Amino acid sequence: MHSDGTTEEHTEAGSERAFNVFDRACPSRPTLEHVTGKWGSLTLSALSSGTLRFNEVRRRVDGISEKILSQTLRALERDGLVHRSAQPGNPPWVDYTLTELGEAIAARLLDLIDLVQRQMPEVLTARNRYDTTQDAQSHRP
Amino acid sequence: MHSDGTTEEHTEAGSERAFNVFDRACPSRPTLEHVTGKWGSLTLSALSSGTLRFNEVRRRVDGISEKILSQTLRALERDGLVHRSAQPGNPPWVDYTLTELGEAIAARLLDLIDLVQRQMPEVLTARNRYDTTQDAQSHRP
DNA sequence: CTGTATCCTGCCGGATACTG
DNA sequence: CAGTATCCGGCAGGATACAG
Repeated sequence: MHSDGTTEEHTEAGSERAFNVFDRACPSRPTLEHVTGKWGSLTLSALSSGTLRFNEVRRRVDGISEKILSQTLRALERDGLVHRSAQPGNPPWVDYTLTELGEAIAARLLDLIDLVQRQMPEVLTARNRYDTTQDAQSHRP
Repeated sequence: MHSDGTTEEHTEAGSERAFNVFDRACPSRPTLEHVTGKWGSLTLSALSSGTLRFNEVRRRVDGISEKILSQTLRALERDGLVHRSAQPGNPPWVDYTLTELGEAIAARLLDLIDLVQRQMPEVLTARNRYDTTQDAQSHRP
């Protein structure tokens, strides 16, 4: 048991091995979190319909605050999923568009979201079943 | 200005309309968050390879704590995505398996994760470009 | 309109210890 | 092995005000 394979450290030196998100040190983890995060997923999905301005996104993603939307868009732009183009002037006008990579990811996201939405009745049923079952077992004091 | 169309409230009365996750009050939001969340997505993906025991999941999803794994599994079980079967005895033996719905969702998730991992080089390049650009513009005081 | 800055709170989630 | 219980620090993120 001198080697359990959990600590491979040759992460530099031209290693083109596949990124493994299951490794806690993998750089793909942050990106996956931006993509799948509470707001990132909805923001990307909203933009999949085409170019939108800041407040248009804000209106589509119900409940997001200015601050969080700003953060989210910046993270996505930094990861190369969203393109931001600002033409200076008055009033300010800033467009957000998905990059090609962003579109590919958003497509998967939409697929996932669509599935979840369609199966919500089943989910709600499962929840009720779970709750009643658990309530029956744990008689609360 | 008496009506801007943002508040439609006919959400009861036999409405079988699609759940809309963009609405902040939609019950699909929590479920989507369980699915796409930091740990939920990895847990579902880990289970897509087949039945696993608690600590087997734990080992696969590098970095997750017992507490969080427990929470995550319970949330997914409640939503009907994971099935938990415990045969009593000593030592305890508990199996976690994806339900059919869980498998469908995990498949989408794996697809998404695979894409993200494959495009990580592009993401890292974009990040470098973004960082250098921003650093050049914001001379910090 | 498009954001940044600031304050503040809740809860996420890590560490640890313990039970069956 | 499979969890639950408890403590607690950090930060996500909401509200608000303000700047360009």
